[in-house]
Amino acid sequence: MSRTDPRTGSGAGAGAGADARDDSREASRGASASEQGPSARPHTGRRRNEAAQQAILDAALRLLADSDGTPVTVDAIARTAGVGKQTVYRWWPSKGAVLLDALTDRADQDVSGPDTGALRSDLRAFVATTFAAAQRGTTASALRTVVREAARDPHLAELMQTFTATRRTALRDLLARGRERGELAADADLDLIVDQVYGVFWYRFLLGHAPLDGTVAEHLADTLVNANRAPQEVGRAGTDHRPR
Amino acid sequence: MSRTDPRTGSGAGAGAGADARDDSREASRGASASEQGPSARPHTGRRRNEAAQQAILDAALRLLADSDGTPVTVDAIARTAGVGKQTVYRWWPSKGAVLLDALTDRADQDVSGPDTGALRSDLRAFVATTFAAAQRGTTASALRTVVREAARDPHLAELMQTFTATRRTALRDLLARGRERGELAADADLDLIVDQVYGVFWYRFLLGHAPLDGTVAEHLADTLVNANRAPQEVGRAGTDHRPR
DNA sequence: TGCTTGTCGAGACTGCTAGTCTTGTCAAGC
DNA sequence: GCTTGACAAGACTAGCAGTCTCGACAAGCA
Repeated sequence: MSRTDPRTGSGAGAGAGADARDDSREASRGASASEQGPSARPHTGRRRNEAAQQAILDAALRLLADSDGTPVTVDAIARTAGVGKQTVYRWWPSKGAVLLDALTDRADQDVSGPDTGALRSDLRAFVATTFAAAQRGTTASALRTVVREAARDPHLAELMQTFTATRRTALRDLLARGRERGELAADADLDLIVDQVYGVFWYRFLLGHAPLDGTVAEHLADTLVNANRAPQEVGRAGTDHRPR
Repeated sequence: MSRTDPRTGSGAGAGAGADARDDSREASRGASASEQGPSARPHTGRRRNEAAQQAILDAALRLLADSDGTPVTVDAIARTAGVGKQTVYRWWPSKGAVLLDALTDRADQDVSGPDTGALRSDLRAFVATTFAAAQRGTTASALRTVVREAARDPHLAELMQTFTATRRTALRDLLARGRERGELAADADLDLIVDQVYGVFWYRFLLGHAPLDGTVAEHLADTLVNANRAPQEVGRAGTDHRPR
């Protein structure tokens, strides 16, 4: 998450999209109050309003979902949330951070892939799930807007790096399990396979020139398995699922 | 190109990146002067300064090359070109159009792939050339800036659609030739192969998390050929170039 | 109870940029 | 010489991110 840590002014961590709702922020605040050096004072003054934070996230998500491309302004977020603009910037360092938080807050936290014990079905399911997520209208338009914002907001671009890296790792782990079972060649380039999946995904998602449906997902997964399977697997009965 | 057609105010055509230097704009202007209805008047007044147009493109390209991400402003382009801002908008409908023109003006006009008669080497060369183009510093930073601008300029986004479509078609033709020669399965999904190439390219180019060098190009090309080759090709001596 | 501290909503303000409009000048045809 | 339209220069408008200010308010502390 990228919410601003009270009293320190720094982000709470780099795990955007991975530790979304654990609110470790609260824990770290408590710790800092009791364990910091002698210069630390106990907290005084009015407390931050958690409801305001949630209202901002809700407003951002609603605007993201409704926007479909049109940029979402901080003014609009604040107005929709019934909150001052400064309050937004008290919790998050930039608009992009709010948007990404709003997106990942509601997204599936568990980005780890399925583990059925068979690479082909695992990969098919993973790719299909990824593609399907982008078909949901609200997610799609939110994702599109965040990417658009990331193009000119270096801070958000950095958060997106983490966002994508988390997902790449999940897919890579899935592939590594398959390789360990001998379903992929020992020298298969897992990173390239991962990037073929996400490359096709983003390329089609952002350009919109070709479908991203279940058929394509299945076809892509099968092609990748066929191209990288271990030599002893080649020609084995039932392993050559060349798609129609 | 997207330069504004004098006297009509509309773009000269949709073939961005394909018909860059043919200046069909001049031809169409001559035609309109002689063939339009009775309401048309012959041109009077000062002529447009072609040198200014070229100076704008040169300035835009120079700024794009130097920018590496930082947005290029219209003011800067006009100032660098020693030209009024209005002159920029007299030739092009938006900033993005100028940038894309500047990029494609100098780019290789011939986007058609090699044709050596063998799919594997054709594809290797095509992918390697594509990847290499993005390694050249000036092209890379220009491309990055244009993509960044396209993210928020709908007009430029449309031009980018044409830009990418032209390149997809070139690669697809290359693959289709290979399929006709029987090097790819008759039911291979050429569009998916194309998108795997450009997907990996853009994904790695924009995120920058993994290399885009000759080794990757070769590996990717070989993987794609292996995954989609015709059944009779499978196992044929010398056809299984599984990369290291 | 009153003081201090820090958050709150509201909104003014700064700085940046795309795109338009204005002005006075200049070149080309009639 | 007159008309027309391109030209450089730059003022202007509109939109938005992010900062700053203000008076109100809530919480801890003495």
